[in-house]
Amino acid sequence: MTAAKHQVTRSAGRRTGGRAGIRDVAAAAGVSITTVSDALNGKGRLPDATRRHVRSVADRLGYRPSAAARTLRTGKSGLIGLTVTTYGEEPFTFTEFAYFAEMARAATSAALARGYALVILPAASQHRDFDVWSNVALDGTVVIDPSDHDPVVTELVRQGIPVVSDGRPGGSLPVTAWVDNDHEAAVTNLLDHLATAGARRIGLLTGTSTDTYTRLSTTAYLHWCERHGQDPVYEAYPAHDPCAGAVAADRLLARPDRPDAVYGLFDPNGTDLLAAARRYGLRVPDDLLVVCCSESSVYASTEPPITTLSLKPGRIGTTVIQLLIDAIEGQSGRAEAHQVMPTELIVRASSQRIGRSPRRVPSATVVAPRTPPAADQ
Amino acid sequence: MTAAKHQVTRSAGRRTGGRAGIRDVAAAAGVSITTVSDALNGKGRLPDATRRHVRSVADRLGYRPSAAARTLRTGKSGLIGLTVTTYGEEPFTFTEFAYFAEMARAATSAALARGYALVILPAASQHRDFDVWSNVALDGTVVIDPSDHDPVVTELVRQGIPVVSDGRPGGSLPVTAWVDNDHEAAVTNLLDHLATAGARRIGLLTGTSTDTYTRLSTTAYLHWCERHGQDPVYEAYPAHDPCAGAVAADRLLARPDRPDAVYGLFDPNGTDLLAAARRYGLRVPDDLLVVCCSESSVYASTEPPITTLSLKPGRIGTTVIQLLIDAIEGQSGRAEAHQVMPTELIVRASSQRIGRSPRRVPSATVVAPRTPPAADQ
DNA sequence: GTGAAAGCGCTAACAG
DNA sequence: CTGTTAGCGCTTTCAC
Repeated sequence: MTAAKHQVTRSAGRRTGGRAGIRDVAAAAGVSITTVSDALNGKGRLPDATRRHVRSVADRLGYRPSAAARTLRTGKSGLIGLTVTTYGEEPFTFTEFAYFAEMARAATSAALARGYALVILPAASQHRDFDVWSNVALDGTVVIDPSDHDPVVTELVRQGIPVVSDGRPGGSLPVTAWVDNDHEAAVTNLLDHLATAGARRIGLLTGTSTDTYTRLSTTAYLHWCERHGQDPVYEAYPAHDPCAGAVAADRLLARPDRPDAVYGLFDPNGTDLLAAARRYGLRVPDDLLVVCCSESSVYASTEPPITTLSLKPGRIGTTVIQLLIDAIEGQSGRAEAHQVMPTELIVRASSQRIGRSPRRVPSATVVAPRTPPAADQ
Repeated sequence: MTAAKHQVTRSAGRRTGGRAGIRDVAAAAGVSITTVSDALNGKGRLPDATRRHVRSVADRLGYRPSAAARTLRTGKSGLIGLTVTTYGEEPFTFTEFAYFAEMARAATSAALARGYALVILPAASQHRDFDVWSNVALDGTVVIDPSDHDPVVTELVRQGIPVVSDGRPGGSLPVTAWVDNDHEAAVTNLLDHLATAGARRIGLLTGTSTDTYTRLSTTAYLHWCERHGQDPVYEAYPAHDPCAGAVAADRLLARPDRPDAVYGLFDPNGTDLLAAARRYGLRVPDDLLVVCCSESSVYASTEPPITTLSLKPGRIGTTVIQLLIDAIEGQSGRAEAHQVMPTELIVRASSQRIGRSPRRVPSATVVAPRTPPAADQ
């Protein structure tokens, strides 16, 4: 019979290099390849006996379905791209280390839970980088801090691949959805906290780049100052330069109109400010209140412990992935979705003039910022 | 003609959803699909004119070759798995945060430079996790800190997929190659440094887990003590628990045989020790010398700045990728390769009793540890 | 219930 | 130098 001949041909001719194919399993189990496919994928309505038999044979042969073939056939790879926009030479920086690490960890975890894996891809600064992007079959992509006219995002969307961004896209980037913190509310809330703690002139350590985070936070600061009749006192520096932060912190405290409280937008600003304060003989929090935006746990045990604003990157990563996979699996025609996530102010000794004690601060006090819509979980 | 009919059939019947296929390009350019393939991949010896023409048509049509099809056909996906063994609930922790982040950054960068992308995959603790692994076509895999009998590694090797590990594999794990630091040399060198700085009794903050890093470092410490006639003074704690480190640091300094110098194996130990020292009124470095293994830059601006041992994760990541891609592209029959990489002791104020100054330590002094073979770059 | 056959989009032999 | 053809290994109608 033709069938038999076919099987023989395949078995004899397997150049698969030792790895068993679906045909080998079918032959060994004495069924057709359709049955094998159905049995292994839980499709069709086969008798349980057949299903078990096929599975045991497949196991015995050490059969692994070919991901490439499955992808080609079904059009889904189970792969999600992850990229972060950079402002430098490297294909991607991990400025805000802890933020990225935690965001990526949560995203990876959430993706895996739904059967997807993340592929780390470069921000397409170089033309060469495009090659890698089109060499991998992506079901969707996560972009962290997309730049206003990201060519990769544009291209992906054109191809009909869903893109969800961490950080609201500037310009008219056509992302499928985005997730972001309510940066204005967070900064406003934080400045109120400092004012309550007795700050009269609050300074800001900000960045020179034009990304949304920096822009929104700075604007919120300026508005707050305006509303409270305070002259803005700030220093801006290139956030990707590790040394520039220390210099900027120093400059801020060297000013004639030296602030009595400072908020630093970037992770290392806390230690930078502490070091600068020591150089000027300023005691924290007695002479200077300090707060910075950070996900790092080192600020729990600095001297003194420093109050931090957490953007809750884990929650963001999880949400981004949920939105993305929903878009991948659902009908992609839905309206543009976005979700604004709450932040968390972790109050420690550096921003409290009263009740300062040499003991450890009991445990992180959490002040929920006044967050508007927010969402599930 | 058959050809013409074929083309018409395809054009009419493209269910590709708007995306152009290689046939569309061929039709539009008036050549065969082979010519298109060759023109785009720089194969064959076509006239430059044809090549350019085909390329321009492809561009105009927005043609993107299907990665899935290419992978199926060629057997190479351009994808490399990245996984880190964990000791907890999460599919992967980023203990030693900065270490992992930097290692991954360098590895990603090195891979991209050679046209590969990294896929983040879970340590296979759960059975469910196996699914994801076999759902992605991998050309090779990087494993960080492989556990002694990692089932995923075993399975991959069985399938003939190259695996390179960061950290020498314990047991008889059959990895293709590995890269590691010379931990014994690093620790020995570091202890010598402390002794030279005047330490009489050096304590160790170590971990309870049995991974190679912890084991080798601890052993080196014990041997050093033996050689120098010092009683070992150490506390071990579960390294993945963020609070346990602070407690262990405290316990170490509370001992009756309190050490006058401490080396902490894990990243947060520096701040933990500093905090504990403050609680006991110990001045660093006057009463206590402190060193920890860390990649974090915060230790440059703590008070005082802390001497750290850097494992140079960037170099390790790069090397791991080079070895892996060489194995993927070369004939895989080569002998098991391994490479031992140097570490770097960054000496700061916390380990120097003389010359202590309120100024910043000029700049990181680098002491090359006595490293044996080492290698290229 | 089970099997045969038709491709997914591409690359690599091999003809012309 | 260019075109035709045969699959890569799988899923999926559609007959039986």
